[in-house]
Amino acid sequence: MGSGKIRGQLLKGTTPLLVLTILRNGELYGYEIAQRIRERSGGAFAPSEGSLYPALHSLEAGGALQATWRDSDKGPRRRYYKITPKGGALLAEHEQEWTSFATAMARSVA
Amino acid sequence: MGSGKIRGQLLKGTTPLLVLTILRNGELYGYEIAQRIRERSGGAFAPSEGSLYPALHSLEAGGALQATWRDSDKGPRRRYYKITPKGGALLAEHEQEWTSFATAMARSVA
DNA sequence: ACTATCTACCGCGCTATCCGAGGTAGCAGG
DNA sequence: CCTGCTACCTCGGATAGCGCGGTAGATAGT
Repeated sequence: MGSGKIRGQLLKGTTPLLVLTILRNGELYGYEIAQRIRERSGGAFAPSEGSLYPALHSLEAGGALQATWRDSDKGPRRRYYKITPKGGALLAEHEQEWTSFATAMARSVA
Repeated sequence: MGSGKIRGQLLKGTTPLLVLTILRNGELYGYEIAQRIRERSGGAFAPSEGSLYPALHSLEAGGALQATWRDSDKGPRRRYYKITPKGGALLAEHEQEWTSFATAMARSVA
């Protein structure tokens, strides 16, 4: 409650970076992407479905991700996402953007 | 232009932290706050008036800042802002929030 | 006197994105 | 049969930054 308000705003714009980073190591499906982000951040980031799925669709529509449906033997079908060359370039851009942003913040808040 | 889109989102939620940090060293008026933020960030952050003034009003309304009008001998009147004890607490909260956020990002993007 | 420029404040409408809540399914265990 | 986990999706509300326009005082140039 109390602290969540600030965080919610800081999170804005980070989802594509987190998603593309996770997908750098291989193909994954949506639900799994959420889990990996949660694990990797030590529980700090847990993008809700209401923000993750739209982000995936947006990245796919922009040509950064390529997706395919595949059946699972133990549950609903899954949509697997793979990073494209264009997505690689976008990831690089996001990484640079984040780095310079974090650097400027460190300088400003010091 | 090219990179501005991502940045605009990353900036969300950082204005109160930047403002409170700048005001930690003393009383300043709005226009000056903008300049200081610009200088201190090396030009990386230049909050527009459309976001700075509402942020100041919001902080004042929340009791984090105390403001007074004062005339200037060389231009329009100025509204000076001073940080309150409550603002100090809010600053601490924002700092902590930012630190844990930046740490989690570093871990996630590494 | 007129005009431009800098200072200094404010509000409005647009947009992006996050979240919570709700909905649709498949499959497994009690 | 019903609960719960997996797995996808969408919609409405809220937040906050930005561009743009507006008001106004003071100064300097032509």
